[in-house]
Amino acid sequence: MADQQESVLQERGTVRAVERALDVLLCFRTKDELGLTEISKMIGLHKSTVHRLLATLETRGFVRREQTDRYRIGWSILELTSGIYRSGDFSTVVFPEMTALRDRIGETVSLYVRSGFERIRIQAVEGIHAVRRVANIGMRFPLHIGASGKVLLAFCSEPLLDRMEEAGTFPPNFNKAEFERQLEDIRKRGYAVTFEEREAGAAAVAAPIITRQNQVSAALSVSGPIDRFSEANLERFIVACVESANLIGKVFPF
Amino acid sequence: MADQQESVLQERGTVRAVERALDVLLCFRTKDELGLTEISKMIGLHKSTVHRLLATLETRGFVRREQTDRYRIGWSILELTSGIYRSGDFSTVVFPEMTALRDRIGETVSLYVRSGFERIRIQAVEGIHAVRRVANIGMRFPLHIGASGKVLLAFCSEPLLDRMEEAGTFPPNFNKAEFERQLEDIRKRGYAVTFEEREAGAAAVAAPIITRQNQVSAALSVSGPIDRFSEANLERFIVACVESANLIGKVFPF
DNA sequence: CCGGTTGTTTCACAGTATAAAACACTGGTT
DNA sequence: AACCAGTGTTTTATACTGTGAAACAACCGG
Repeated sequence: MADQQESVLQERGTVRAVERALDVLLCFRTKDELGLTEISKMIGLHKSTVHRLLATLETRGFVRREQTDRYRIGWSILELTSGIYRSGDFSTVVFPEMTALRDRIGETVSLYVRSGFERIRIQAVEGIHAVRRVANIGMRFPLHIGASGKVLLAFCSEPLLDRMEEAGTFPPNFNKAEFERQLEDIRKRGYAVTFEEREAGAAAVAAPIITRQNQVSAALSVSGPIDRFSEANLERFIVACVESANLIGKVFPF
Repeated sequence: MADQQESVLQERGTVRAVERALDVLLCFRTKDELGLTEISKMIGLHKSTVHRLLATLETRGFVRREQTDRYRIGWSILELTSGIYRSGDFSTVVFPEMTALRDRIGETVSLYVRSGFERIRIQAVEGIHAVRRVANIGMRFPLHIGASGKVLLAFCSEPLLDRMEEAGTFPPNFNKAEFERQLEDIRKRGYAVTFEEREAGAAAVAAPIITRQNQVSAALSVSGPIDRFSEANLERFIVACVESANLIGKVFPF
């Protein structure tokens, strides 16, 4: 036994059928309505397999369909999200403080956490000038682009930068030495400022959220159109952002 | 083949390992931090199985853990929720209209959909007097209690009431004939009003959201402390709620 | 009426998830 | 200190169960 081929163990102690089902679910972050064959092409599985997985996901409410032939994310997902925010002081402290910061400076306030080589916006309060009302909560962004990404990277305890390089996360023209200098600067100052990095015409200030265990598990950012980030405003934004980040860090549940 | 025992086919064409993994996930709607054995007791599976499922969920970011030994819902869930709201006119029409309604009347506005024998609050805008800032989005409630539940039940195309009775959803003292009279009344009026049904001291008004396909797929409700639901206010609430529900129905994506 | 789509069902086979048991580690109790 | 009752983790043989090819059904536009 334990043949020469080792019988294709995937990684280690993980259930393949479940992985595939989760991959099916993750397809819905790109589009919110998908067909069976569409999904099977996306993840390279045979239709019948995907069909069975979808049927299973449907029994637990993770997937639903109004009209036959079109699948959508189900309501069970919502039930689970509510759990994220319910936890600890999130609703009593974190969200109110973010709102207060927004009211003080008028710009959009966002909260990011790191997940692998990316960051995820887990909460946001739109600026008073914003047109859109619902923030893109849950959206992923690169870790090496944008103020809050750099903060998360700068204050990360592990040598993440090296691992990202190995994994080929960076573009060919990426200057690692220069980037490390930037991170060192951010560590020294205690915050990051970026202009038009992630998005043209936009600027951002970000500060680390330092938990009671002295770990940086999140970043708080203030972002908006570059023309409102004048030198005078910038100073105000930095002070306010760092202050709020410190306050949130005292109760941050993660 | 096809032994007398039929080899315990679960239901039909569904993957057991995946069902179990999803059940593990659903455990997190009760508590937001769980231990391994805690989960294994909740769903009656052996520790090693749950451990493997959790490991699998972790690879895809559906579960995470800060400190060893404590599991939490992962960030992938957030990515999927954002998809729900991104869809169609949700962010451009539904949410703004709910906010406008709240601004007009000051009370909490909620949006519910039916899922099985329950209803789920899929969006909410807190009333101006509310203390809590983050609504319990994703929370489930009974279908036969509360104004929006009754609306969903009254305008449901299938004979849901009978099926719920068969399934034993109702308490022993439930008066079905009387309940059907109430539903008939709601159908006739086009809205529902309840006092202290789901919660003591609270009242609610709810109206059906009728889609372009002439189906009731959701209910819009206005709720608040019973003392603000005086006769004069009630009339205003009803008119405003029905009006907003009609408007939302014109674009409702589900 | 056909070829190109869908989504659904079936079925034999082998691969794979399973649970029991042994293991390692922690924190509290005697 | 030794103990015990909890954790989470790893390993293993066995048989259950997920797999994908192929056949099926239903739809659409040409």
